[in-house]
Amino acid sequence: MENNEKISTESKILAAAEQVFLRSGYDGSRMQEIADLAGINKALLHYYFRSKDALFEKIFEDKFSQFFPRLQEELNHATSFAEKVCLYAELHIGLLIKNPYLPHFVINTLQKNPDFAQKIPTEVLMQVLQTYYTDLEAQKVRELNPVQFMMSVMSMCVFPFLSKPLFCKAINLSDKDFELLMQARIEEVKRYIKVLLEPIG
Amino acid sequence: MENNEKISTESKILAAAEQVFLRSGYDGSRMQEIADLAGINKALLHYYFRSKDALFEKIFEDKFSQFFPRLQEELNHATSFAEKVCLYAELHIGLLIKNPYLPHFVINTLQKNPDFAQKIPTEVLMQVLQTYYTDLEAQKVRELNPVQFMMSVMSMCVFPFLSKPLFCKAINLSDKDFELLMQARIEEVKRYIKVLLEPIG
DNA sequence: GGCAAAATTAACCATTTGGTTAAACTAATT
DNA sequence: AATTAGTTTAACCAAATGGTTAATTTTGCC
Repeated sequence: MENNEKISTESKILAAAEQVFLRSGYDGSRMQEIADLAGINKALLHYYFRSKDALFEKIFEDKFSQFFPRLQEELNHATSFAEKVCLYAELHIGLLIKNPYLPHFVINTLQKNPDFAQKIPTEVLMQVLQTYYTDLEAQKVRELNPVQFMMSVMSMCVFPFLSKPLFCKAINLSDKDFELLMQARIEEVKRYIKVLLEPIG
Repeated sequence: MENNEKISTESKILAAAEQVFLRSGYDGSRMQEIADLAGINKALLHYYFRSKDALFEKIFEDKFSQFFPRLQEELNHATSFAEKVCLYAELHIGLLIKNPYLPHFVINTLQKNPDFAQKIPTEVLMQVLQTYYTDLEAQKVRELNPVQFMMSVMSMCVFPFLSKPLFCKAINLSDKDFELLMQARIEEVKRYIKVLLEPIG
């Protein structure tokens, strides 16, 4: 009944590095800290991954090679713009509830090194925007600025996770309260989307 | 006609420290970098402000001792909840256009050291929320969850500045384009607020 | 068992970095 | 001019940190 699977050193390093880098960012992370968390010698980090830079890059790329392709595929299940945006909100908030440090990690990295933006596949956004114009012609949506609109929806999904420390203090919420608020937020954002997109008349 | 005002060393340090800390955060900033930017010897930093910690704390506190009291006062000019929220959006986005690094600075600092949240006066938020309930009784607003609503409005105001590097790359915007988008965003957010709050009937 | 290759470690190194010290310079005071 | 207090600097220090090396242990293979 016991689990004797041996965990490879490489995956132990990756798990530890992910945890440390996501919490503390590049500058705030120490190689020693990662080694300790992985339960290995610091030199092994350099044996498997050449440098701190290389290890960081690996973690960064891994985090996006998983989610974005799946998001893109899932969004194909929705046909109209409104449906696509709703589904996007649901999937994105769902991901962030499981990975609450992700937004800060991305923002932080891109602020220091904007070149990393190229590692994030953002074509999905363009594709969703495209559906707006077809829907508009078919008069299935109210006329609005779709760029501003998408920016708003993304903001509503992501920002709460970034402002959690401040927000929880301001209105006195526990961690559990916050997670429940985020669960409820999925429906909240969807409701907003529907109100804002519904065709007039 | 020339300006011979001597700029005090202390204010030169503060200006330099603000610039460096806001761009790079605590971990990413070097005391030497601040000294260079201020055009002085590094030891002078410690002569005027004891340590990196002390200097950082000073900068952090200064940034909020200006804006929040003024915001609170300005918001008194608005009476209804809808007006207050609209004015808040206008003032906040206006501030951020002038201080685009501020959101990242705050988020970054609070992620690493949540205790700093106590240095940010958040009572304004509670006061605005209070107006919602009085307006609801007078049937001047649609019934909704005001916490989620405020979270959405704040998100729409702040998040674009955080995601600028990614967003500009995704839809291929220049810095100037982005600033124009943010200018237009004030009216955009106001429009959303009105649509979402307008009483039914 | 013996051996070579891979994995792992302890000890070390060079650089960076926040911080200190003692000396030098400046400006006001007498 | 001499004295003194405040300001500024060059040189230095200790700790932290990313990275390396050479030796040791483990593993797979004959």
